[in-house]
Amino acid sequence: MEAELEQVDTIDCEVDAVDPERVSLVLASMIDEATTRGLAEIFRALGDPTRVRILHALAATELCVCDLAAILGMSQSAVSHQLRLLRSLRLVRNRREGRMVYYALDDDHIEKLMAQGLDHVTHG
Amino acid sequence: MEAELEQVDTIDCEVDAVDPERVSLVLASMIDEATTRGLAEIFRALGDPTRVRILHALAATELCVCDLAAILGMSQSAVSHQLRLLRSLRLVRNRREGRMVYYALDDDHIEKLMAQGLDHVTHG
DNA sequence: AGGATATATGACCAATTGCTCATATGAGCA
DNA sequence: TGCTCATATGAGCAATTGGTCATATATCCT
Repeated sequence: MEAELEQVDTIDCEVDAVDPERVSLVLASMIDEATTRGLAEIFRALGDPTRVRILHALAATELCVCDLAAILGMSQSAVSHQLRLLRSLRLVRNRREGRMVYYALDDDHIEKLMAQGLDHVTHG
Repeated sequence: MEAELEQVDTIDCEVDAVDPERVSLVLASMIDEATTRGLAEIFRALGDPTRVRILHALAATELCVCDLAAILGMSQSAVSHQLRLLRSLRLVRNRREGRMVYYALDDDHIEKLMAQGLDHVTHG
């Protein structure tokens, strides 16, 4: 048997890894779980057509829920639910003015993210 | 009745909109449906912890499915399923070498998107 | 060819999602 | 106070998702 001569990159995959050195190197560079979840959370918020449209609309100007619903052609309730999600992630902020509540992007970071994503979609 | 004196911004919300001018302005700037869906699709792909970790790992180096599974501590099947999704969106590319298939980021755009998202999570 | 191994994929299932519908909250006004 | 309107929210439901398990495919080796 010449099994002992086997190289690092031919080790059984199901037990160890093909390239343990590379694996441990990558493992060391991995981000922690909380950051991973936070990152996924933000992207998931952007990962729905309705919310993309909401954020894109708010990138143009501040809007009340009612106008947002009109723009999207959706029910006020549906829009409100989505706004709650976006609010909980601090992607949008709201300000009350009488009976109306105006929403706006909380941060121009999101606008940049959207622009970058758009760049990937169109020019990619 | 003095209903005819009502201003543009006090029009009934349920029928028209509060500020029709603003609404039509925003409507004009809205992106088309295909682009919206494409954008949401990309972000949704980034909107899952497992896929975030996969992409982050691949940002460090090219990896075979087996090593990726070892790094993530997940089954080969689960990883393969996710890789298929990422492949279908052209976020990763693969190259076969013997029995193994190596995956890498298809584009450095994604890395930039991730970095920008990370920025928002940590410094936001 | 036949066995072993790396990856891909289909079927299935529990959990999550995005909406609708009904209703609650909160502000303006008679 | 009582009515109306803008928004928020809970319950419920169909559709989607992310995993497991079993199995198919592809490559290497003898």
